Amino acid sequence: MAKMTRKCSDSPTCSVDYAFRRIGGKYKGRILWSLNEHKIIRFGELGRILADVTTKMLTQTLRELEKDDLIIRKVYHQVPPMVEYSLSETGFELIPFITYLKEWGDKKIEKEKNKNTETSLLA
Amino acid sequence: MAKMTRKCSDSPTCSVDYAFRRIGGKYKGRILWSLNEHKIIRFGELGRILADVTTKMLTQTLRELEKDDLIIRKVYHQVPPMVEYSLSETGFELIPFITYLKEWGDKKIEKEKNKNTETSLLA
DNA sequence: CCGAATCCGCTGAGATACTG
DNA sequence: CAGTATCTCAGCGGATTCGG
Repeated sequence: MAKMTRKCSDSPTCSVDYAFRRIGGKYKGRILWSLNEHKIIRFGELGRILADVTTKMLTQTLRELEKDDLIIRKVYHQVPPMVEYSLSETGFELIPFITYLKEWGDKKIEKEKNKNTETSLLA
Repeated sequence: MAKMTRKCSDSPTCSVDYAFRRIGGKYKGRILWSLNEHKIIRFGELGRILADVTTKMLTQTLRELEKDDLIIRKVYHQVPPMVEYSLSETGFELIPFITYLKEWGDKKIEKEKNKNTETSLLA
C-alpha cells in the first residue's frame, strides 16, 4: 500500500481526526475531566491528581490545551506565584462526551472483571 | 514533582484514562467512524479511506481494536483471501461519542476559519 | 489480497537539575 | 510554586521485503 500522499483534506472523517488530535493526548482527557470536577485547579494540585505525570509533560499538555482554547490559564503575579487552570467555554462543551466515555469505560471495566472471575473459577 | 509512584488505581479519572487508551490512537477514531459509516470494510479498502496509514500501522491498530472487543474481524479462507472488519456491540456504543466529537470538531474548524478571515481582513 | 517480519530514524516521554 | 533546560533512551511509526 505504501503511503498515499493525499492528505485527508476534505474527507468527512477528517474532523474526527481533528478532534482526536486535540483531546487524544495521554493526559488531556483526565485533565479536562478533573477541571470539570474541581472547576479551578492549580498547577501543582493537578500534578498530584494525575499522579503519574512529570512537570514537563504537564506543562506541555496544558500549553497545548490552552493553545486550542480548551482551558484558561490565569497567572497571579505574586510570591510564591500561583497559576490556576479552568475550562474554557469550548472545553466545557466537551464534558458531556467525556462523561459518556467515562461511563462506557466503567461499564467495560466491570464487564472485564466478570470475565476474569469466570475464567479463574474455571481454573 | 517527579513521578508519583502511585498508579491511578481507583481514582474516578481512571476510567477516563482507560477509555482514552482504547480509542486514543492515531487512527482508531477514524477507523471506528468509517466502520460505522460503511458497516463492513475490507482491509485494503480501509487503508484507502484513511489514506495516510501504512499496512503495518493499520494491522497493528486493527489488532488492538480487536483485542479490546471494539471491532470484529472475519476471515474468508479463499484465494485471494478476504478479511472484513465491522463494529462489535461495544464498539458501536462509542458511535454517539464519536458523532458528537465530530460535530464539535466541525464547529471548531468553522470557528477558526472565521477567525482567520477576520485577521486577514485586518491585514 | 491481506497481511507478517525486519530494519531503522527520529520523536517524544521520562529523569534530573536548576530558576524567578 | 510553577515552571524551564538538558540529556537519555525506548518505542512509535515508516519503508521495504517476504509469505499464504
